[in-house]
Amino acid sequence: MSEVNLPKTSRGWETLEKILSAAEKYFGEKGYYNTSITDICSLAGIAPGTFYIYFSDKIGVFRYLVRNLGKDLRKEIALNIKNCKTRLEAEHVGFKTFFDFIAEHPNLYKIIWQAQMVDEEIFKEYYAHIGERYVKGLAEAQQKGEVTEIDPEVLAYCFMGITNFVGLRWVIWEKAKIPEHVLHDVLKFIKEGAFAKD
Amino acid sequence: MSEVNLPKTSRGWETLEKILSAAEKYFGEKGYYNTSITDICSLAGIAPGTFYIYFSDKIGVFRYLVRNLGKDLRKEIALNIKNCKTRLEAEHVGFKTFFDFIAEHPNLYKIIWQAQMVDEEIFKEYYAHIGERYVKGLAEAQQKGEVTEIDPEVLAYCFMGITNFVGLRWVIWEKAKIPEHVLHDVLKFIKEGAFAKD
Amino acid sequence: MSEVNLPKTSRGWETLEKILSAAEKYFGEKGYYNTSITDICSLAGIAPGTFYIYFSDKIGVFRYLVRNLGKDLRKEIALNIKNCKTRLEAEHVGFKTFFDFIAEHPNLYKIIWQAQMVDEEIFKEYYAHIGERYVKGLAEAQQKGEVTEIDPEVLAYCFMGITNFVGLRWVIWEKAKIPEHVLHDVLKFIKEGAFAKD
Amino acid sequence: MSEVNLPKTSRGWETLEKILSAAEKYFGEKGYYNTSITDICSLAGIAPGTFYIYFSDKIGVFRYLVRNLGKDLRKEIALNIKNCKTRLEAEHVGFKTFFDFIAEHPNLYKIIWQAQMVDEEIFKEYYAHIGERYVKGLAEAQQKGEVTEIDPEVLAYCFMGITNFVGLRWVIWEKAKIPEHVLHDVLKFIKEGAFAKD
DNA sequence: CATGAATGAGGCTTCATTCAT
DNA sequence: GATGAATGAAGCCTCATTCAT
Repeated sequence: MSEVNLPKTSRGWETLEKILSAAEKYFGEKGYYNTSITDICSLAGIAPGTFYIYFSDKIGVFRYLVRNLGKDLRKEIALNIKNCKTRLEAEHVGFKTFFDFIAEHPNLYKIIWQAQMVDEEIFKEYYAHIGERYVKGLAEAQQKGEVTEIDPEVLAYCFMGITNFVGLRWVIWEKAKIPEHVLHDVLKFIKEGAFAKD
Repeated sequence: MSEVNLPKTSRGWETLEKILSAAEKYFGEKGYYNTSITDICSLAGIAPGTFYIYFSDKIGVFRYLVRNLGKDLRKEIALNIKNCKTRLEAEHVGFKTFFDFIAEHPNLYKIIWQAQMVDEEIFKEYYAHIGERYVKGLAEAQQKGEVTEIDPEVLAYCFMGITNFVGLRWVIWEKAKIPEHVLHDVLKFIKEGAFAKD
Repeated sequence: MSEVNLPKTSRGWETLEKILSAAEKYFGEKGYYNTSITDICSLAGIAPGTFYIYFSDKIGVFRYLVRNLGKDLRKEIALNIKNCKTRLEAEHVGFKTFFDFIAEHPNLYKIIWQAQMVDEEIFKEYYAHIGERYVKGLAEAQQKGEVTEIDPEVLAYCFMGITNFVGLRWVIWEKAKIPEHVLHDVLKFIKEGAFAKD
Repeated sequence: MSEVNLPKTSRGWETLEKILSAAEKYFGEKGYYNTSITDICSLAGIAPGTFYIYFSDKIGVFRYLVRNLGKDLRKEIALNIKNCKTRLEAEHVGFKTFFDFIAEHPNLYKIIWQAQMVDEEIFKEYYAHIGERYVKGLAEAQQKGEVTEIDPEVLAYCFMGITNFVGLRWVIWEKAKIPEHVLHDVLKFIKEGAFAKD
């Protein structure tokens, strides 16, 4: 069922932790297919056999990483958004949280990106989860009249596309935190659109 | 210099064509790393050695595909946009062209996506080319007062993000042409934004 | 650093030993380039992958063999020479040791010979090591007045050339131990030269 | 019978010449096994198919080169030696001719060296031819009392060993003409030996 | 829990050689 | 004579996975 075999001793937990951080690093930096179990084990300081105590598969670690990354990110966003008064404010905070998150975990960002080719199922699952919440939040805001008449799912995918590509361009490629003016312009855009009223 | 060794006979051209379409199909469907040269050669109906007459590398075909796909797509968009009166109309046509293109060549869409992990250089090159044109077009429109005061590069990456994610959701995943209402909503969004004026 | 990955278990040591003797046999008999890893592994009774646990390269075994052969031979000669009273006696013993060594390990002789084309670096290293010792020994003998006024390095290469070619002709080609009269004539030659005094 | 298919037109002779010099260069510089027919053809400026008009085999060129090199070298030595008064003078001239020859054709020197592993037959043939002449010359000199009582064949292989190793050390490795003092010391050695009379 | 040697299928690539033009 | 595309066997090497200790 689960892709991970949870340890029963504290020593085991340490080992698992080492595997995960080695995998995260290499999958992100070199890519899933250019990373061997041996690579991961070397960095984790364990023997190849040990790996299979925790995961039955190479893809097991990958899935585990994607699932947990999804959870962590969603949790963090939900937490930060909680006290926002308006939906626009929520988007502001949500976008910022996302950009900060990938600035701190660029490898996780790249792992998600790879998921489409490594394991399409988990990739869809990831975006389905994110999308679902997003849609719900936007639909509510729409009912309050905060958001205009646009299919919330379309909007959700627009927002995800924007954050992903802007994050790619200014956070991942520049290896930096999101510049203030970029965040500002993005928010201006989603608020007012890009075209002058005549 | 170039990654392809151009043939000198018509038989050679046919062979090259067969390699390219086999590679496009498998790279898109199974992914670069799950496609072997043997797979490509079998489908192309050639011997393994023949492949290396045209490309020096497995990655050679991949690059060739990305570069040419980029060219084709840019050409098609440029052509269709040419006669647009306003920038908004141009975006409409551009978005539609993009969605139609990936509906017709879903494999090429997936090839680009993979490029980030297969060959980061070519991936950046691809988006740099697209982005450059985009920025230029938007900047001009801005000077005419058609587009509001937003850094054109930010806007360009927003638009690319939107088309990519919306395309992923409704074209690639649904294996369909873009639904009319989705395109409509996307355009409404980029025109007016998503938030109600107070 | 080292070209071999030393095993940590006794089973590992056995495997390494099997690889080495298979490689020595085939490299000598068929030549480096006519020997495949598969050949070596078959003879050693291991799977192809196992080879790469110990050596990272096909050339790795080759280098290892050359280096160790060099060491063994030098050690043996040094040992046998130790108690010689005169330099001439030392040469006698040294020549004999060399001829006996290659009679017993004809494959190693051929391995060295190949090194010039397989890996020039290691080939030079081999002769540099041998030559260095040789020169030192000859220079000392010269100071004692045992050896005439000839650049010791020239002499060293003359001696190495003689042993190699005579060894080739009467040991390797004849697949035999060096005939007594040949050894005798060689020694007479290096002692007195070949030309009559007038 | 013969390994070469001699051309009938002058254009053909030019092509053959181009093949030979390309092969000589690469076989010498990169080694027989690291040189492909394609390499040779590229350098010769011909198509792969053309190669097989002249030689039926890759090894064909190699043999041709060794045989002709042998002939040329023997001819040159014989010519230069002809007018020598004494055998010692003949050796002097012969050694010098050999060193000059390999200084000018280092690739040919390396080709011979390789022959032992590439084609043992031709290698033996080469040294048999050289040796035979050498033995004859030395035997005659012995009968005249110029050369001391040593098996001429042993002496011949000693001389060949000396020239080969000294040539390797000071001509091939140093990429230079033989230094005067080296030649001088070598001759002194073969004349008087290396050990002091008591 | 952990180890690390062993496996062997399979991937990428080379290259001597052929043959239709 | 010359061309150059095509062949396909074979070589080197990788790597996920197993298992005896």
